[in-house]
Amino acid sequence: MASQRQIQIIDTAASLIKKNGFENTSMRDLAAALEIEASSLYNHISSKDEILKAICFEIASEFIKSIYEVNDIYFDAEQKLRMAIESHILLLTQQTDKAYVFVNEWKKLKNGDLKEFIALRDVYQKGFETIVQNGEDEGLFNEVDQKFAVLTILSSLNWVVEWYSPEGSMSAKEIADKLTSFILSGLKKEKL
Amino acid sequence: MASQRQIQIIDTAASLIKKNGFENTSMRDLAAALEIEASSLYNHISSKDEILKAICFEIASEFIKSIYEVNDIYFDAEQKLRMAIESHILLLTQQTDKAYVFVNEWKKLKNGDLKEFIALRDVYQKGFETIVQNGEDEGLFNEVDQKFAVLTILSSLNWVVEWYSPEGSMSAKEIADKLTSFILSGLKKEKL
DNA sequence: CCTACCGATCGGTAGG
DNA sequence: CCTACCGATCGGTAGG
Repeated sequence: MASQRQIQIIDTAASLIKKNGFENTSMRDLAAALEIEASSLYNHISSKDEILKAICFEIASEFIKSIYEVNDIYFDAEQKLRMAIESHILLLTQQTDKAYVFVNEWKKLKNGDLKEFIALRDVYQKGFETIVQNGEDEGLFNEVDQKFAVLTILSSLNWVVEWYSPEGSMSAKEIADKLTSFILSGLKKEKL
Repeated sequence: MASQRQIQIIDTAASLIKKNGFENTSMRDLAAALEIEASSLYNHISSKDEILKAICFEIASEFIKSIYEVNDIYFDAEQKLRMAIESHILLLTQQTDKAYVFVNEWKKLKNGDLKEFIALRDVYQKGFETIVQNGEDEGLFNEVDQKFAVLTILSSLNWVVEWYSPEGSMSAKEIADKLTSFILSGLKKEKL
């Protein structure tokens, strides 16, 4: 279980890592932000790598929870896709620091952690692939390379972490709506 | 002008940086790959930052060249978009190492280099925005937030550097075609 | 949570 | 292109 202090350390680390990257955030930087000495951090966390792991896996598990919910609750593929995108964007925009780290720094996870992370990511992607498959089965979506389609979709969703700000002009819901309509219909006007 | 040795250093660095990231590629690693001592590198390049700069700016200038060509040669917005995407993917897939570094490590450019890079990137994005604008003017594309649309498009294109391999089953042209049709028409079947 | 400290590694320079 | 080396910084530990 995570103590209050652990949570505070992880949160502060996420903010610093977003700003400067994982390697360019030293334990001394993190300690300074918390107004303690670097060595004191080790009473709460065992290593720098542990921090990255905590951030990436927290976000990963929230993503997985949300895709399961969507696939459980809704029946229609278009609605499922709409809700999956909305949940995804909501998570990215509510956890701006951690989600940024999740998207951009997961490659720096070490050995076993990295493998475990990739496995979780694959589970999430499979959740999206199911939706695309449903859409095809329903005759609603074009037949496409599902894996290719899902990864293209997710890359455009994840790009949101690069620019989203709570002070910006678009709400999470608006962003999700725009992305959904783009993903469903593309740029082209429907032929009349 | 770049000497043969400089080119070799940059190429080798791009390959190592793709594999391990910029911070995790030391000048000693690079020197070892070239079978010389780290200090010898400094006879050819002035600093580690200089290497990253060379890679990012080489790719940036090729992108800009290609978007200008596309906007010059073609007239129809759909064709322009198709060719812009094809050129983009061709570049990513022909320069796999440097393009990967361009996409993933540009944030580690320092001060002035970073600003200059962002300016170049903005020029490129404007080139794509022009195409989307053309498409709207021609009544071919939906009216959209152009900047938002272009960044969404580019994020899905750039994701290709994460997985493309020359030994893979898809050619650059096939990848470009799939992405183009997705970007133009989305997942949904056209209404009859 | 701190003081004091370690070994390792880094980018880079001097001088040849 | 190499030998020899520098100062800085890193993640982390010992011991209290």
